[in-house]
Amino acid sequence: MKVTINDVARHAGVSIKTVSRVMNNEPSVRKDTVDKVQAAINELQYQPNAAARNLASSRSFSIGYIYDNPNAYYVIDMQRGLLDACRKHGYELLIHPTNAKSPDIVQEVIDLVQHSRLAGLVLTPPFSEMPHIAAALEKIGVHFVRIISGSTPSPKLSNCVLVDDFTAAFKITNHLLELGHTEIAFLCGDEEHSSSGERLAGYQAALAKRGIAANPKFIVPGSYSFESGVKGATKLMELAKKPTAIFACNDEIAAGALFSARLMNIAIPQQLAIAGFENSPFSRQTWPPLTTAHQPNVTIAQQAAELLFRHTKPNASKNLTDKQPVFIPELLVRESTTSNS
Amino acid sequence: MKVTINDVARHAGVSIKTVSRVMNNEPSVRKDTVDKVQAAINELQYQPNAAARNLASSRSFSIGYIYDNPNAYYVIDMQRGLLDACRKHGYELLIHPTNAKSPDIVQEVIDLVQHSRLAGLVLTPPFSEMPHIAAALEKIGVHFVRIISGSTPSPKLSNCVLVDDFTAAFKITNHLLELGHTEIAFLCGDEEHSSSGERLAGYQAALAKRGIAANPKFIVPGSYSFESGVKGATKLMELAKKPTAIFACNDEIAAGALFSARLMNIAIPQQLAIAGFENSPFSRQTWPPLTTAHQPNVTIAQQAAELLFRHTKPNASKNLTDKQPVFIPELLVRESTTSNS
DNA sequence: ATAAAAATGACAACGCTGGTCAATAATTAG
DNA sequence: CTAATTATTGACCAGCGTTGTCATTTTTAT
Repeated sequence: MKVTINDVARHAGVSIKTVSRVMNNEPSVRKDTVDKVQAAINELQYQPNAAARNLASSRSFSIGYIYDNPNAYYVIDMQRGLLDACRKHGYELLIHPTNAKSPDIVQEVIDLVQHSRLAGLVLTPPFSEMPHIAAALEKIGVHFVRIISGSTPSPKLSNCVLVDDFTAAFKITNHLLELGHTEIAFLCGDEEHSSSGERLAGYQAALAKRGIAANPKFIVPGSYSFESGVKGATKLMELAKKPTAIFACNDEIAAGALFSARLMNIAIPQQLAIAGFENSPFSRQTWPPLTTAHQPNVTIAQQAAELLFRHTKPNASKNLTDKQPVFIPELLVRESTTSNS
Repeated sequence: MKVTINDVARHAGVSIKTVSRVMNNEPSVRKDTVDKVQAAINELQYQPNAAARNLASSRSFSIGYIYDNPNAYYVIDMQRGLLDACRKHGYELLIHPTNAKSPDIVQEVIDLVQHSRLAGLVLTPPFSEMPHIAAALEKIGVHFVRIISGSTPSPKLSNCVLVDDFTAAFKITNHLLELGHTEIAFLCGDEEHSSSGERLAGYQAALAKRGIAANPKFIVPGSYSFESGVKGATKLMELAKKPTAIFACNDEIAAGALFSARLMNIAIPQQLAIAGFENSPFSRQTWPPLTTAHQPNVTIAQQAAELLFRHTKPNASKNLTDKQPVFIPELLVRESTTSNS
């Protein structure tokens, strides 16, 4: 029933130690012995006892994902990507939703790492953008990877996966400009998330490039929620000088804006074009479907985990491209900005 | 830095073994020694090493949650509830999204249990309704808890948390009836989920009680998705004899129906009342907000985990009420059925 | 005071890894 | 082709931090 390393050794005709060497892909094991052992492992369906490994090596085979994000779609996608990578590398994923604003959040994270003896941690906004968290993690010597907004890799950000919100927002704004819009409004997300700032900057840059002065009234503060989109759009459409297009910081906000527009009997996209960001299911559940930027969350999460494993796994082949991944969300044009007739 | 059971023992002036006994709340430890040990544990902030415990006792301190559900909100809520209970009892949660229709799903589940050495498993639909999964789990002797649709506890369902969809659906339908509607349509969810059938039955029972013959055209098959709601409502409103109310099998479907109605310029709730089910964020992000039945997913998940722990923990106090929890989602009246003016 | 019961402790596992060193095999140099 | 060198493997031991078993001590009841 229970297959131990002993059984594998006997079956492969090698010593326990050699099996162990193979399991930990240590150097100086001949290729054919590796194969022989692998064959035995497969044949016996050997599953190393994680507890014993953990105990003996004081290495752990689980990573944690800490988050505080009301966007269920985002979280689910992240989990999927992380799990994919974990399964591939034989790691386990421990999820830890929590409140980022809790006063003793740093201690909480440290406790988590120590209690569950995590090999590493994946952080998404807002945690990935909290310097004291990063500092604390470095202090206790845990590997971690952050998923953050940014476009230019740098040594300082060596443990980051970058999502180039700036460029993607630039592209979306440009798309609206190319459709002839000049009165383009921007619905912000939460200030605490740098993604909102980056997307705003991209929007402003695109306008600036065309020599269009940004109308300050067109930049509406808000948060990453449907309600915020409803409110923001309503406010915009009550202006004397209304925008002809709205770029919302994410799909949820855009969906809110869309809804608000329908209530006011504003034709989309004829009277008002609306674009979102993220390509979440929201963007497909509206009518018309939302133009958006596809943010490949599952892939981003996979890469983040891969990056983490590169550090946690001692003998992994380091000859992989060790450069930081940068994701640029792709423009996805749908009917909320262009009528397809 | 690292506090072991040894430190606690020394600090409390007892043997390692006694500390171990306290940790596992074994009987036959004198009360004052327990206190002494507890004090030492608290003082030193001792965290038992899960790996060592696991290895020595071949008991595990993690449970798994297996699911295949496109409803991100539902999954997130479930995770939250399970995690709450896990934290309380010192367990860890391993999530395992997968494809329920995969041909070797049973083997996959067994592998998961054996590889991760799970103490138990929580299943939600559709897994909780697959007899061969339950059979396989029983065969390998893993504890598991199922969350299923049902109203009457029975010994056969001893490891189940029941959600009384029937009664809740009855209440919703009744609410519509009390508003004077007699032409009430029903938008089904996926056939594979028994919840859809139960809700349909509740709907039919409520109609029958009033002596209203159900119009077969008013029962529209579908799936738990926004699109299904759009299609279903459209189909209904194209009938010669239109319904005056729609009861959708969940909020997502209802949101679709609502959207479809808006497109057709049908006033909600004046011309058409719409009710959903679940009280997911969907039900609050529509306008008007949806009348629905509040399904307390977080609590349901907590209870499920508690039920599981009652079986996995050997020395837990069994004098807790061991009866099966039954949840009856509560009617939540909002503006999609009654104009608040 | 003595038997029985309750509480505690000593010590060997649990399955694996890390280290050290010896034994063997493969490779290279001469 | 042989000796010297190097690469690979194995044997063995000592943990890792707990729990299980069983012997021992303490307490309680008679």
